[in-house]
Amino acid sequence: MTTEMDKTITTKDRRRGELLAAAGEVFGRNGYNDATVDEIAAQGGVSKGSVYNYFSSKQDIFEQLFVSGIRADLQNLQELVQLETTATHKLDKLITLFFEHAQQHQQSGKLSLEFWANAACDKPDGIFRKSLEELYAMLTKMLVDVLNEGERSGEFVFEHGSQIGATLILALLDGLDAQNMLNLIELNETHCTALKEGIFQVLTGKKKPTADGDTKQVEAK
Amino acid sequence: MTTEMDKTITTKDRRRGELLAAAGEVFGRNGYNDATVDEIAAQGGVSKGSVYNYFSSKQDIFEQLFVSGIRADLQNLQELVQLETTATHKLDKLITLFFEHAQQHQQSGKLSLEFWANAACDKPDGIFRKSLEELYAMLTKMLVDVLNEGERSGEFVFEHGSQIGATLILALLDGLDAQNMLNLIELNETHCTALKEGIFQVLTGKKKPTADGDTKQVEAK
Amino acid sequence: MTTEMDKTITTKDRRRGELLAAAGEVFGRNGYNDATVDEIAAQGGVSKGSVYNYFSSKQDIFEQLFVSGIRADLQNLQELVQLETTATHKLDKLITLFFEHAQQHQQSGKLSLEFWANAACDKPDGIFRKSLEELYAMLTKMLVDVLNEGERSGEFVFEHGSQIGATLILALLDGLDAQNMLNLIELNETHCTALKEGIFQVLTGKKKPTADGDTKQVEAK
Amino acid sequence: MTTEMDKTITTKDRRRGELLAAAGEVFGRNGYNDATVDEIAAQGGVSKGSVYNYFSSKQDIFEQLFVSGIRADLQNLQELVQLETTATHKLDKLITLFFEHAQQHQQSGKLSLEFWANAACDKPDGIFRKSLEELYAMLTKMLVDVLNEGERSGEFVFEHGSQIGATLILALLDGLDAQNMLNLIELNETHCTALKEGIFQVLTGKKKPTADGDTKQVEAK
DNA sequence: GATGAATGAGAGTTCATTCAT
DNA sequence: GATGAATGAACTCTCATTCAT
Repeated sequence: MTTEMDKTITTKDRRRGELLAAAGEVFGRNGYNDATVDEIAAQGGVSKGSVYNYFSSKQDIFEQLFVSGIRADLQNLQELVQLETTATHKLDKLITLFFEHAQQHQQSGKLSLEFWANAACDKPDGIFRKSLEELYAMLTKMLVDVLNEGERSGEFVFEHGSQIGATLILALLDGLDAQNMLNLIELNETHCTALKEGIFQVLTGKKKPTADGDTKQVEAK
Repeated sequence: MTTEMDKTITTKDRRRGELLAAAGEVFGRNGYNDATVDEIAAQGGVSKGSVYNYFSSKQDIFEQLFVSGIRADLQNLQELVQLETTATHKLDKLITLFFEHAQQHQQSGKLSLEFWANAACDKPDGIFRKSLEELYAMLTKMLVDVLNEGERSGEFVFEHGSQIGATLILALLDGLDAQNMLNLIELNETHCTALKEGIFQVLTGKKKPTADGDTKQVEAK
Repeated sequence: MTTEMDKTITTKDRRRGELLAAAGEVFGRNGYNDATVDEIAAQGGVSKGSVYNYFSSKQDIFEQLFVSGIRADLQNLQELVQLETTATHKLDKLITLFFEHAQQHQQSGKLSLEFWANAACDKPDGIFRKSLEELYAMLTKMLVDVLNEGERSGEFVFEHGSQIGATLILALLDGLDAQNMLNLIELNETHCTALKEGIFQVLTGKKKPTADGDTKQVEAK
Repeated sequence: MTTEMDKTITTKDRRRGELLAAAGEVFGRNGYNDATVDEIAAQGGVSKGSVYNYFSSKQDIFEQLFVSGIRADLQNLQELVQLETTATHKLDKLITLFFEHAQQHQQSGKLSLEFWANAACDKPDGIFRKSLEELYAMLTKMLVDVLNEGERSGEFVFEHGSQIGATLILALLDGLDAQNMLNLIELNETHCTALKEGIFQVLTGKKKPTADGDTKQVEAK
């Protein structure tokens, strides 16, 4: 009986996941309001009525999509960053991953904007608001931790506290993400390089984060 | 007759402005999609039909509310920035104004996110998309001009071109704006100070932008 | 006082006539339902509110337009036909005038179709129904009179009674009028000639109505 | 599954047919513009929303009701006419069928007038206009073919070309149809007889189409 | 008498949700 | 569990009509 139970749950969860993926595409394509349950069902290859066997409402789909997506991404991010050994490398990795994510998900990036817009209008204890705050808190914490670690190890030097630093770095990343999602810019390596150089310059007080001989070139200018 | 004419225009424009204000509240409260024309009319104290004497559609209201607002803000920004004499001061002013604006309009900021989300789903030649591109182009141009001016005058030094620089600065400002709109942070002077220090440090290669000779110019104001 | 009265009435009637003409254009252009009182007012060069000083409703305008238009045309038709001396000439004149009218009013012909459609849906004692019946009765009577006159004078010979004959002739004219209004054909002289030939052939039993003695009269014109 | 499929299709088509019938009543009662989707739904015994499961718009209903109806009628007409062997019999049959159709559909005839009125106001490439032109072109072609066939076989003689002849015959039939629809006349056998006599007299140049040699063919039926 | 802003009833249409099969 | 026809509330938008100026 346990086996059957598991199997059922698994099957149901798989279908549920497929529908979430389908919903992600449709929401990303049309936006929350212009996306219809019909279209999501069609994209998922099931009938409209079936959708309601897995989700209680359209809003429910959106929420689950948001929460699960965020959670998964953050989880992944955190694990990869922790593999790095120094604060510099961790921060470097974090930025790199953020960039890659932004580049790859530019298509579905509209979804994020939808999320933000929803969150902005959400009640203070609404699921969007709370999820966003949770997400933001986690990202900030990661950054703060890395910055603090860097300060302790002497890699970084800053005056206004790690909280402010994390906020600014996050703002920079989010802002680029937004511009990319909106097709206002096309993210490329130069952006990434320039971004990192700027951040590390501020954090280290040196022109180039990669130390040594590089400095001379800069000074020579 | 001229007097009557003027009076009529004034009256109509006043009513129009009142409706725009009402719409601003409703859009801000519910978001574009959940806001109904009924509610806007009620908020404005007129009948639903009356709204259509002043605007051709719901979208028209939103556009006039947003686009014209943005245009006016940008116009104002540009004029104030041009009053400054050096690139350093211009950039400083620009950032300061952006900050003040963000702080003051945090309430109606949700509208901006709506606008972004709408733009993201808009057709390539839709009004939202085009407005956003126009807005972004203007801001970028202002920043690029200032950066180039600073480079020519020797105030600024950068490697990746003014375009990239402008993009990053804009991302930083937008990102902060977004966090502020979403109530994730509360913008304060420290943010502003830290932000400027970071930017100028990268642009000048010096630890403090307000140190040495620069100070005099600022003080001279 | 009488003079003032007359003057007032005249002025009001003139304005009313102008508005009817304007309404005729608008109804003809857009059809009854798509025509708006705004447009009629604009076409007439007055404000929307003013229209209601002359007519009690949109429907009222349409009815007056219909009734007055029909009456005037019929009056005119009847007078011109009566000037002719023989039944043959009268019928010829009637057909000719009908043709000219159709050619000239092809533009506003849509109005007639609107009238017909309205009449078709009208209550049995509705103004459209009654007006149409009156119009049809008058036209039929004119034709019947001419046919009878022709039979008495030996010009025409028919078997099925003048009523049937009038009905068929009227059907022919109306059918051509309709095709012309709908832009399905472009009425020209050939139509007119062929039409008359056919009718007179049937009525006289001869191949050409303009042969023999009749010709002289026609040529004499 | 095929059975289920068939069944489903049948069920859906039946419902669709029922709704078309309901729409026919409502349109016939109120005319296209005054008919509301609400009323059609009510007449069909379904909710308003359901109507849109079968038709994409109010206009779609009207088009399907009318265009498909016309097409079917024409198809039928053409087939029946082709069964006849001589041009005389074909034309006779065509007129007879037209008459019968008009007599039977006098009730729903109002719809035709609506259709015409709509077509008159339609854009040049609108569905009404195009449908009407198609319908008219088909009818004209049928008549032209018959007339040409009659001329080749020596049955008919005319001077102004078969195109003109077809136009006039069509006008005659349409005109009678219209008068019948508008309840201005009551179509009966006498109309039909007189009409045919007139047409054949003109086409053959003889007083009676059923006289002499022609009689045999007709009697041969 | 003229004006045109205000009205409000009502139109067509959409779509999330339900439920009988 | 899957289906998709049925629903009905809600939407945006229109426009004939009114009425204060």
